[in-house]
Amino acid sequence: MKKPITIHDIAKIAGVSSATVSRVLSNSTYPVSAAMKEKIQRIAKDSNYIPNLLGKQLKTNSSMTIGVIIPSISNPFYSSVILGIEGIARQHNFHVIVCNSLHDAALEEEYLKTIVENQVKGLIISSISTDKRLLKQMVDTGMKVIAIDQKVEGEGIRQIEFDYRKGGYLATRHLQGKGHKRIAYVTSQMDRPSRRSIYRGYLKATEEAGLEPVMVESAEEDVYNSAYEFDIGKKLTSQLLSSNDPPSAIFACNDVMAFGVINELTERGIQVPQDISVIGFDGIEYGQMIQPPLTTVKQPDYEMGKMACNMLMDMLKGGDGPVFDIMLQPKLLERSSVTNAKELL
Amino acid sequence: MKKPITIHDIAKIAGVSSATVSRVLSNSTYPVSAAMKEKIQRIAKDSNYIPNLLGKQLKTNSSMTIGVIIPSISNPFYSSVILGIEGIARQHNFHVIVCNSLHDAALEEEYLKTIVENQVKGLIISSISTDKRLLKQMVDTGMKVIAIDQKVEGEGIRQIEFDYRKGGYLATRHLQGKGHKRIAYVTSQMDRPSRRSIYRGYLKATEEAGLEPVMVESAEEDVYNSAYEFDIGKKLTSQLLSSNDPPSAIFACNDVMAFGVINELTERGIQVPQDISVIGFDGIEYGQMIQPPLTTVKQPDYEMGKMACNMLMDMLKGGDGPVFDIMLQPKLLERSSVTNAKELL
DNA sequence: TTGTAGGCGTTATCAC
DNA sequence: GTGATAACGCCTACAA
Repeated sequence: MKKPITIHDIAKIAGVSSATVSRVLSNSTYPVSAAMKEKIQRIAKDSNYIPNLLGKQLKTNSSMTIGVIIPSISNPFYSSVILGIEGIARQHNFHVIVCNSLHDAALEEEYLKTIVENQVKGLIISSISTDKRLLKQMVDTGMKVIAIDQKVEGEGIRQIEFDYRKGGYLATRHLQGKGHKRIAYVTSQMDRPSRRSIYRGYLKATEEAGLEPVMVESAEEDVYNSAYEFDIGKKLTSQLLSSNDPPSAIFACNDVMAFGVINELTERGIQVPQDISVIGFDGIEYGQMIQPPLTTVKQPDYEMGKMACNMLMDMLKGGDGPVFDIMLQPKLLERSSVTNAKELL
Repeated sequence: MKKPITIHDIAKIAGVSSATVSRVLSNSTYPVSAAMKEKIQRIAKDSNYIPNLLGKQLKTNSSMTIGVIIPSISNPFYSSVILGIEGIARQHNFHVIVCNSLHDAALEEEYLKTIVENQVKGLIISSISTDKRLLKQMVDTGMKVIAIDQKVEGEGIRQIEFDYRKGGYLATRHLQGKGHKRIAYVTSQMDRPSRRSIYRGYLKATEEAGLEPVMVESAEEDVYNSAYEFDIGKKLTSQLLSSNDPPSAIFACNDVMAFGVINELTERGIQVPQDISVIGFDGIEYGQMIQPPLTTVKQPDYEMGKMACNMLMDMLKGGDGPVFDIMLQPKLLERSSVTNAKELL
């Protein structure tokens, strides 16, 4: 448990000043004689020298860390996003602090503070809080921020959004294209913009087709746990079925909820898609593993993470390239949980 | 983008020395007059003071960060572990750097180095590398290490293991208890101790019952992607079915692979569990969402994360309590993918 | 109760 | 090419 070796120790061994050692070991462009350079590098290697990044960061007021705040890593959508972020970060020798806000605004704020205290200069966030003051204050003091998934209005905050509204529209149109007239939309609490957008897309398609919207929303607080979403899907489905005019197709606001819908239907002996069609939203990998494989709207999660991190790296490097936001487009993943409406069969 | 305010700035405003400010703002036990204390706190608040943890850490050679290295966050087992870790860490005002080794030993080593460079003093790791030299060297220089899931032999490294062997034994015995005689074990590459242990448990139960083991192992390299594991499950199943003596029950080395097994069987018109029973391993939440709900062996993932982090916090605080390793016990989660063998029906 | 001064490990600015 | 030296923001003997 001996004290770790520093550039001063190496300087002493090499018989030079620590300045020279620093110049060699930090790959500075400063001129150092080839012989000296080699000697120092050898000593560093032999003595298992490990630089203390704290010293460097304190001095240079920079950091090779970025922060990521997302609702929960247990959601496969976000874990894909993170994998995308981490891959790009690593290429730039950055590492990532992941924070799960667990859908708790207070926790999100706590994490924001931690990130600032640790001198992190870049942040990618899917914010669930409605109070963006702290975030904006951070931007004012130099923090580079990319908002993904959930839009954050504000000067200096770049957006990588997903076109939820169009996704909702697309899914509904797909169902309509299969002849469905009575299409229900089941959703967890619409407390976040993304969910409201999907609903707006659904409404638009429904209105355009001159159909009547059927929406059931969970009254329960969101806890971001997949088993929980699954249960909501089941509950909302049984609620839907107890009406005297049940739908021929159900559109769920995310894939896990769609799993719940399918599960409930199957347990009641209602066949999917022969009796009722089901469409999800997100495009997580598990969708292809269930029976029937889930038709859904795919969000490019992994790519979103990569884009966000690339954009952040540019900002951190002070790139003066063009400034732009990104609106990712939805894609329909047609599998087997949707079929033609009975009238057409 | 003005320079952030420091304790010196506050000292100047308050008309005291920075030492006094430090004593107040770091909640030191050092005596400071109540009036002064309050004044300093007010100034700090009014000026939105945010401490620079780098300075503190550099001075005290401590850090409020722990590192976590796991194969991949896209595996729900590990994302649960991380959620458990993060919860405890937060209680102690620690934060977490998550690193996905993606089943790549070189990457794991790279992350280990980064962690040391950043003066992180505590690490929780599910190591996939066979070369533990760097890890041990880190322990020698003071790093506190908890190995979870995958055992790491070595002085000073605490273990929180899962009894994979017993889990494998339990699953096999459960199948036997339902009258199954020809039980196949399908597994991805047995390159990690955990998988070999499950297999040993399977073998033990098989031998004890005087039955013949049937094992198919994937020849393909592991890529830690759930879609991939799913495909392996499908492939190995079709391989199994092409033999002239197919099994009446299939035991998969993890739940996602079991999904693949069930999917392949279902696609071929073989009913689960009526024709062939299937049992998984891990107990991820998605297991209850498929049809039929998957019978499996549950690993206490979230709890494992909590225990690991609690243990690490104790070590970091220099606790001199008893030193111990933990062996978590498996639990059978009986759902609907296993039924009695045909002979018994 | 408060202040002074030195140092944590590194880099940057001057000199030489 | 190389070396002193002064920061970076904070904590902590020690002194007052």
